[in-house]
Amino acid sequence: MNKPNEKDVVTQQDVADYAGVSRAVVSYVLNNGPRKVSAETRQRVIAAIEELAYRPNKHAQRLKQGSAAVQNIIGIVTGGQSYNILNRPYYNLVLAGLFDSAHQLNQHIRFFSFFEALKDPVFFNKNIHPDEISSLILLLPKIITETPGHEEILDTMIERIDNIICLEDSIRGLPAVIFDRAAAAFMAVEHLIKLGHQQIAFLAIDDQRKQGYRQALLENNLPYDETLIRILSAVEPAQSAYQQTLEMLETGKTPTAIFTANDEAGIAAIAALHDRGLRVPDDVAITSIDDIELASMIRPALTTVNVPKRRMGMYAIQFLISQREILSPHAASMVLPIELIVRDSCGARR
Amino acid sequence: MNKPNEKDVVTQQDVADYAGVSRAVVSYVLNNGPRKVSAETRQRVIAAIEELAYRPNKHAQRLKQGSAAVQNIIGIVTGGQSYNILNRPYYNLVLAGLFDSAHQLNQHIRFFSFFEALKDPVFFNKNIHPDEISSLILLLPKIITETPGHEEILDTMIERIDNIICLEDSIRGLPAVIFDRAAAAFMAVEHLIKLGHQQIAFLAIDDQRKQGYRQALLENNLPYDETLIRILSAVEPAQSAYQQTLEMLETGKTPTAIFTANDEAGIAAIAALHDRGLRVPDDVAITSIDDIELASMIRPALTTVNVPKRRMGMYAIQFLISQREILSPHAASMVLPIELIVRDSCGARR
DNA sequence: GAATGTAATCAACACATGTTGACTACACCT
DNA sequence: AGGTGTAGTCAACATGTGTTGATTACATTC
Repeated sequence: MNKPNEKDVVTQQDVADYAGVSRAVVSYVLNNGPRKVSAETRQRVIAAIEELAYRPNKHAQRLKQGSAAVQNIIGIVTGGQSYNILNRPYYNLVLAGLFDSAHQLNQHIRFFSFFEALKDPVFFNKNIHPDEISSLILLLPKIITETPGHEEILDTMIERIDNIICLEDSIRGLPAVIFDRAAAAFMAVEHLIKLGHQQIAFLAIDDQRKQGYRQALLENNLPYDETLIRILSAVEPAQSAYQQTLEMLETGKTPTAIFTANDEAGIAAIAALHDRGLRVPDDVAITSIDDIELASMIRPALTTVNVPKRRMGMYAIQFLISQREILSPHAASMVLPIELIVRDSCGARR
Repeated sequence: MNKPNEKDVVTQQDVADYAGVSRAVVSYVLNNGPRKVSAETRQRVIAAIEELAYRPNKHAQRLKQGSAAVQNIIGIVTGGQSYNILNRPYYNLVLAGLFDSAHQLNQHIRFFSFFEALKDPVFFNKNIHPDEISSLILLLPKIITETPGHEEILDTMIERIDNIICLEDSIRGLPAVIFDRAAAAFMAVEHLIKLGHQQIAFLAIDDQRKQGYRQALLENNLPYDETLIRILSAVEPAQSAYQQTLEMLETGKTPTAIFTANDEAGIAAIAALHDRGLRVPDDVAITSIDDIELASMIRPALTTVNVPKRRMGMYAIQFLISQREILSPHAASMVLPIELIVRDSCGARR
């Protein structure tokens, strides 16, 4: 019945000694064990646990438990440093959704950089593994996933982790939580067309939005003019949109409207137009996609297609959890609804 | 020398059997063990490891290793759901810095919601613990840390985790990575004063910026007028800044300049002024703090005090790592340099 | 009163690993 | 040839836990 003074770690044995019982009994009490314990003894054991501030050794438990695999750690693979997209306002809200949903479902999130995994195979093999993470969210733009030399690492990830989902384009047919980029682009462009615009430039990032842009034009009997399209940097959309807009204006061929791939580009385009003395929407109309928080706060307020960013993050987590037990290799992707938000930059309110 | 067919988990024993040696030798090879192994035997063991795809059991290793404590998981405590600040553009970049630096130093990040810890003591006791995390970053605004009823949980955190740092205001004298908010406010306000403004309103969030605002006025022999100050919501600075600006204008007492606590509020204030027919900077000048990415993209471009957001995140991680071995309970805080960025919203360029 | 059953407890095993005392075989030196 | 040292290997122990076969004590039944 002696309290061992200043032992660094308290074990079940210590508790057993203190309570004057065998170690097994302590284990029974802790786990509502396979054997019964008399109420009196149980009380004594609990008191001893309290008194000694006993805390089960996590590793010993899991060792005994069998399987070293963890059950509640979700890995997120993003571009990392050289290609960091986490600081984009868009992913911003996606992340907030991921965090909140993970908290709620008692899941933990761990971040991985795709490029670091690529550079350091030892790290990759040790960490992107069922022993370390139970699920994986791939937050990788196509420009990364489709680069030659990047395929093998992706294959390995997919082979190793069963519970996996994409938050950008679907990779290798994996399920994804996405919105229809082509449809979003279609909505934004068609809106401009309905307002009478015929010369609609496009600051593009990806092919899908390009598809939507093209389809909207063709369905409305407008020509698809490649010279009106300019490609943006995905890493710095604002800076490159600003530059591209200036260059476009310098050609002298000023469009009556510009559709930009995201709000950051839209805001930058407005700035460029403003700096050249052109008014939005009077001289040039603007629409875009995303509906980031500041879209409604700039002047003119941005007409844009709202994407449920936060919900995308939340669904991604929920999707993973729900799919953990079920073995359906071809689970369907989840396409979230989008909505055109008409504000001032398109000129519809005039 | 038989390859056991279809065993679920491969152990050192399996490798030893396969290679025709004892298990100890396998352990020696894996850890460059305390005993030497002949080159030939080593080769055979390595081949067996490869062949059987052996992977050490993490939990057994750590159990043997002693101490259940982890060494490379950094917990970040934020407000969470009802008080989520992770989706603010400011914290956005701080986070990016945290991630990048953590990756580089082979550390992992785990997020905790302060309110969830508050609600669920069982979860709190199990997870905010040296067995689960090695370090802690407190990303909690004063409004949370100073709320009655929140003290105990903070005390427990601080008591349990040795390696701890604040990324907002310092709590209980803990080291913090911060910038001088008062100094930043002072710079922004003094700039307006030097441009001749005498009626400078203030959309405020915290006391420190208020201090800087007050000091700038007093040092320049201007009256400190409480009626020019309005308090913003820290959760939705843009929306509340927009509202407060409109209300301010409705009183008829229009200031010649407004200093806003952060860029989001600044952008919203410009919007409100614009919507009431006032021009920035001609009718009302604006300065603020943060220098978020879009600050330079709106028109007029925002004059603001740049805060090294990304570096704050990076330093926080580096600070933790460097302090891990050293037992200095009163480590100094780290105050990062700030810089006034003059653009168009203040009118200095006219 | 003897046999049977049951509740409560304990000693011992198993989990996969890292380390140490002991043992063997062989090279080297005198 | 005999003694000494060492490289290489193995059996055995230890880590802290969950579980099971065995044991004890006691109540119940015939």
